[in-house]
Amino acid sequence: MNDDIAVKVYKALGESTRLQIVKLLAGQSELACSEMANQLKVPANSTLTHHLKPLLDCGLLAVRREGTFRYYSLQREVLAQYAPALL
Amino acid sequence: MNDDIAVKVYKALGESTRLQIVKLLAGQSELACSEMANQLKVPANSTLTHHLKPLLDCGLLAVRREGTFRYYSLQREVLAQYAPALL
DNA sequence: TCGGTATTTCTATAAATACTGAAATTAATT
DNA sequence: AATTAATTTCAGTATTTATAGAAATACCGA
Repeated sequence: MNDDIAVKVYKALGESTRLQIVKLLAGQSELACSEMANQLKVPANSTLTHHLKPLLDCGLLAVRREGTFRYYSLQREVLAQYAPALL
Repeated sequence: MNDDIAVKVYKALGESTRLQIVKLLAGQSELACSEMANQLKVPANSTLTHHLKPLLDCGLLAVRREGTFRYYSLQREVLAQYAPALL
């Protein structure tokens, strides 16, 4: 277990908007930024992008581009390792 | 799963000194503040007390008094629920 | 009760994180 | 090339969190 990564993962999960993002993605295969914004009732703006960054940086999310969209998906193995209760 | 508690737990784990405290306590039954300070090489006790607070507040630690000492112990069931990898 | 030890609270400062409007980027469409 | 849409980056402010010295509190033994 790499402590630096663990700290990053738990820091990423320790904020309510980001925890909601993870739980939302646990129930679907992938979501674009605007779709997340709808479901989370967060204005579809830079705040969401800011929250996605730590989730991406710690390996909890992956992103795929398709046209102007970016689809985010959960890296379930990573979540399973650090916080299986969220799956 | 209560999201507010989960956020508190993960926030508490998402800082390196606090993660070290948890891992230290995972290997022992209980430790006093001064013993932790030695093992973690944290200079000021007040910093340690400050870090113990979120760990206590989210239910990850319990404390027992004995004379001038306070012995902290891990609440393993709570950790098992949210972050079993740390046990 | 006095002195010593363990720990916490107070206080201040520094550093990190969160939020958001506006501008910039990127790609599809016409 | 111009238009439109999705998303990110920039820039500034606000809020939260971390650190640590000094003072305060709590307890024990003499």
